[in-house]
Parts: sequence; C-alpha cells; structure tokens
Amino acid sequence: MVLQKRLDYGFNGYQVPPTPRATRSARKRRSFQKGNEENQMCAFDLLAIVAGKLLFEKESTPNSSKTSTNKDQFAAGSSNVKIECQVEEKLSKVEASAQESTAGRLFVPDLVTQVHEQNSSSRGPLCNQRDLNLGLASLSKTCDSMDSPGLEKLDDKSKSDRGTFSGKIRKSSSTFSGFGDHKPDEQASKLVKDELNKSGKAVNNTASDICSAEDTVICDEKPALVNSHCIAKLPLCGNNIPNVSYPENRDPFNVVSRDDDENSSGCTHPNSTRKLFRPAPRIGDRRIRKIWASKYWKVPPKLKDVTLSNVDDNVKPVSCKRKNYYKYQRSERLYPFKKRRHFGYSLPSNSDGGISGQNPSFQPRDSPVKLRIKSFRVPELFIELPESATIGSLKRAVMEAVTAILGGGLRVGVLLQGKKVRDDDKTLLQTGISQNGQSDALGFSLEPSPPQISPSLGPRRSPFLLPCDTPQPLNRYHPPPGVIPHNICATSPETQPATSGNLIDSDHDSAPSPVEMSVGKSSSNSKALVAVPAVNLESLAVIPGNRKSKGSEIAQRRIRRPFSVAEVEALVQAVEKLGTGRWRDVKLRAFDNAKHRTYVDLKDKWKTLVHTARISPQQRRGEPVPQELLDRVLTAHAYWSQQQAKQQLKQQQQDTRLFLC
DNA sequence: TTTAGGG
DNA sequence: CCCTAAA
Repeated sequence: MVLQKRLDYGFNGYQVPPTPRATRSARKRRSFQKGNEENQMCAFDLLAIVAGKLLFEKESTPNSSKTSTNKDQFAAGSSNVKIECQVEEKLSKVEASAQESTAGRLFVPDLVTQVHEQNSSSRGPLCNQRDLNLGLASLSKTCDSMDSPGLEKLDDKSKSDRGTFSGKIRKSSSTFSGFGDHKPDEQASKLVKDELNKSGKAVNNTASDICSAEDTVICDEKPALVNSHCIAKLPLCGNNIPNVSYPENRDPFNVVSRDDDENSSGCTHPNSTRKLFRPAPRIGDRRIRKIWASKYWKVPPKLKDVTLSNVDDNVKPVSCKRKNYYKYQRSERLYPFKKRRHFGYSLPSNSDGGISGQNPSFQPRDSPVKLRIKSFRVPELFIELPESATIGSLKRAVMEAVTAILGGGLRVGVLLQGKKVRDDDKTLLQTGISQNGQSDALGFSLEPSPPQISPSLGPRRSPFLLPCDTPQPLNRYHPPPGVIPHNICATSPETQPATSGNLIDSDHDSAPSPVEMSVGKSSSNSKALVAVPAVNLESLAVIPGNRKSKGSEIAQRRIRRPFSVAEVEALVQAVEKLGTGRWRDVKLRAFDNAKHRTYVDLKDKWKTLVHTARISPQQRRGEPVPQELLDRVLTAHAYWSQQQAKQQLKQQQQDTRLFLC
C-alpha cells in the first residue's frame, strides 16, 4: 500500500521493499522523539549574557562618580589592570587600547553607539575593524573580570528568588531597557538596584516593561528605538545574568529568550504570547532555528519565546508529550503571515546593525560612515543541569561558559553580503560599505581568535574520517552513569539507526572550535556545562544590519552551513542504502541529530553533490570533497536512478494491465 | 508533511 | 538555501 502510494507519487524505488511505514502520525511521533527537540541554549541567551555583562561595565564605568561604587564589584579602575594583564596574553591587539580607550569599555550593544558617536562627533574616518577589535577585546576582558564576585552574590539572591518562570520573565523584562537614556523608572530602578547591589545605575524599564506584561499588549507600533538595545540590556536583569531561568518544578525548564525579534519590536506578539507559557516543554529545531534566524537577521517579532525543556538536546525525549512536538514544526505558519519575510519593518530606525547610511550623493570621499552594532551573537552553549540545581548554579554555569569563551580571545570579522571581508586594508569605500545600498548587508562576527584550542576538533577533520569513526563525544558533558538527570529519556531503540555510526550529530559536527569547559566546581549541583560553539564560520555571527531597508520584505535566510566531509560521507552512505527519494528517512538515519539539516537540505546537498561530482575538480569550490566520495555519489545516483526507472516501468505495466482487465 | 525541482 | 507545486 505504501509502496503503491509512493510509486504513484513518483518516488524512487527501493532496493529493499520498505517495510510498511507506520502511520503518518506514528512516524511523526517517532521522528520527533528522535531528537528534533532543541534543548540547547539559544545563542541569543548567550548574547544576552555577554551583553548584560558588558552593559554592566558600560553602565558602571563611564560615570566617574559611580565608578567608585562599582569598582570592587566589577573590577573597574585599577582592578582593570589586573584583568587586562590576564588577558593580555590572549588578546594580542588589546594592550594598546587598554584603559584610556573608551572603546575598551564598550559593551557590545553600545559599541555601536560609541562608534556611532565617535564618528559623528569627530567626523573622522569611520572606525575601522581594528577599532572594533579593541572594543571587543576589552569586552572580553571585561567579562573575564566580572566573573565570580558578582555571581556569588547573584547566587545567593537567586536561591531565594526562584519564582515562577513567568514571574522571572516578567521580572527580567522589567529591567529591560530601552534604547537611549530613558528616565529610570523609580520602581524598576529600585528593583534592579536590589539585585544589582552596587552596580550603580539602574536599568530603566520603559516600553519593555509594558511589553513584557501580559499577552494583550501589543506594541508593534514602535519597534524603532526601544528595540535596539533591549536585548542587550535585558540580560542584565540586575545580575549580569542571562535571562535564563531554572524553575524548580518538574517541568523542564524553559529558557526564555527574548531575542531580537521580540525585543526589537519591544513587544509581545499577540499570537505568540499564548505560546509563551504554554505547557509544551519542548521546541523543535525548526522553531529554534527560525528564531535564531530571525535574530540573526533582525526580523520583526515573531516568536515570543524559546522554550527549552531539557538542556540536553541530545536526549530524545521519548516520554514527553508528543503532541506538542508537532506543533512547533510549522509554527511559523501560525503566524499571521505565511512567510517570515513578510514581517519586515518599515521603520528604518529599527535597524539594529549595519550602516545607517549617508547619502552617497553628497559624500563622495571621506565622509563618515555610521555603524551601529546592536548585538553580537555568542556561540551556542549547552548546559546540562540536574533538576535540583539551583538558579545560582545555573547562572554560574552559564557565566562560566560565556566567560570561558570570551576569555579565549575574540576577533572581529566583517561580513558584507554574507561574505567575509578579509582584507583589512580595504577602505569602507572600496568595500562598498559606505554606500547606502550596502547598509543592510553588513555584518560583524565575533570569532575565536587564533586557533588555540583542540585543533583536532576543528572543522578540518580528516577528510576521510567517517562519522562513525568519530565517536568523539559531544562537547557536552555527560553525567556519570548512575546520575541520570530526569531530563534524559531513554532513547527508543527503534530510533537507533542500524548503523548508528552514521549519525551525524550536529553538535560535534558543527562545532569546530570547541570551547569546552566544565562547570560545577563552584557548585556541586551543576552537573555539567559545556559550551559548544555552534557552527564553523558563522559561529559567532553577528546580527547583521537588519535587512529591512527594502520595504517590508525581509529575507529570512538561514545561516549557511556548509556540509563537512563527514556529513557528506554520512549522506552518501545513507543514500547508498536508502536511495534517493527518501530524504526523510535519510535524515532520520544519518542526520537525526543534526538539527540544522532538514531533509530538504539533504536532498539539496545530494543534488549539489551529484553536480559537483560531474564537474571538473577545478570548478569545484568550498571544502573539497574526497573524490572517493564523489565517485560513490555518482555510482549511487546512477544506481538509484535506474531503480527508479525500473519501478516506474513496472508501475506502468501494472497500470496497463489493470486497465486492460 | 514530504518529495521533487526550479530559482 | 529558498520556494512551492504536488501528492
């Protein structure tokens, strides 16, 4: 029956008649169980973390009068020296920028502003990449420095502060700050102060406050100013802690991420609000991916939340309510508009990145270019904690992870039209950055500075390394046997591919620069935490200027993630076995854990592989695929094409026969 | 929701 | 990668 249907659909034949498929729903369930859920911490959260930290720095230092207050806590002033020394080794370019440089203390979101100001006031040449480098470098320093002291306090606080999740969210939101200097709200200030202790300036709560309120609030109208820095400051939440909450109850904890989407609009989308606290504990990859994407591209508000249940995305939550899993998949369709791109902003002021252009017409030469970088993305982190972990330990865990990453040193990458601009000597003009049209094509990325970490895990693994040969554990910490976090569900045997080795796990596969660190030394509660930078190149991709300039049509393109050789290998192997035309199965078989690879992606990749195999090696681009693999691609492709043809023939004959009878 | 294909 | 017709 199934086969029949497939044939009707023109699918390809099978080498081995497929066992009757489970019902569609059953399959769905299976597939969802299998790990589509995304339990990882949203990159945004990290961003928030970083931003939050930086914000602290920013808030506390510029004001001399307040600096003293903050000094001890955030290592301002002299303590800075110390910190810098520590970092010195890691950040080669930083020394010079040291103290006097304002840039040295920028926190990401404001980096933008600073740059901006600098430009407008001095009329000097636009700060170049190096300037940014300084800022970022110091940024990392800052983060390094603020580590423990603040956290300890936070921890204490948090222990008595484990409210409901929603409560937390709301609370966090209240510290949400708008762009610019709004008058601090008395209450908010107070609240924040309490938490911040001596952090100095309280964060204001303005529109954000409102927006975070309850579902009914809609504030699409003015996404403009409020949005831009909300994200950045939100995390501040008084504790330079990410807006990550860890509810006490048995529910998987949710990590609410008010990413740019939401924040940028500074509001809660009516539709999404409902979902905000919905019971559904998990989210699928698509949803997350979409969220990320939207963040990445700075798209209008869409999703109100990122709900992460388990912190372990590797785990297949079999026992969890399945229904909910399905919902996410096409959640985007629940939105008022079918395509995300339809959510474009019309307000130019909303741009959170890129260049706020100048009119090319009257600035032929060295005219200033204004840049505003709203936020940077931080690599993906995976955190795994036991239910019994305290908020405090969670905070520490996250902070440690972030700190470790930042401590590793960063450098800035400039992306134009999605491509990296490597030539540091090019001028903005030459690059085209100074042109209006490019304003929405400029992006920055934070990248780990020079290789210093386990190169073995780098993206360039042995070309012939089969996935199955790389059982390298995820950079995730796995709890010792016996200590099984509640969130770890047994993996259904059926979900295990025959050749489990084929499984490509996005995690280690796409984590080239494994910044690995363990947590928990500070807290026995934290089972583990390991940071796993998301992707290769774009790992720390920055939110490029939101591309909204072109009307309200915003292109929501996913980040490009080139297939690694290992992935190709797995794909080839799966296709050899399953044939073409069964991409879903291929996905489940070999890429079940690669959350960012959809079956469509796999199909597309196969398509390009076939193409690649057919062209001359000289014409190929990107990471070279071993010829051996390409040969297999052609072979398999030929074979399955033939099979398909045969099947079709048979089918035709059958039809004819039936017809005659 | 999946496939298949064009863009 | 995206988009979308078809099934």
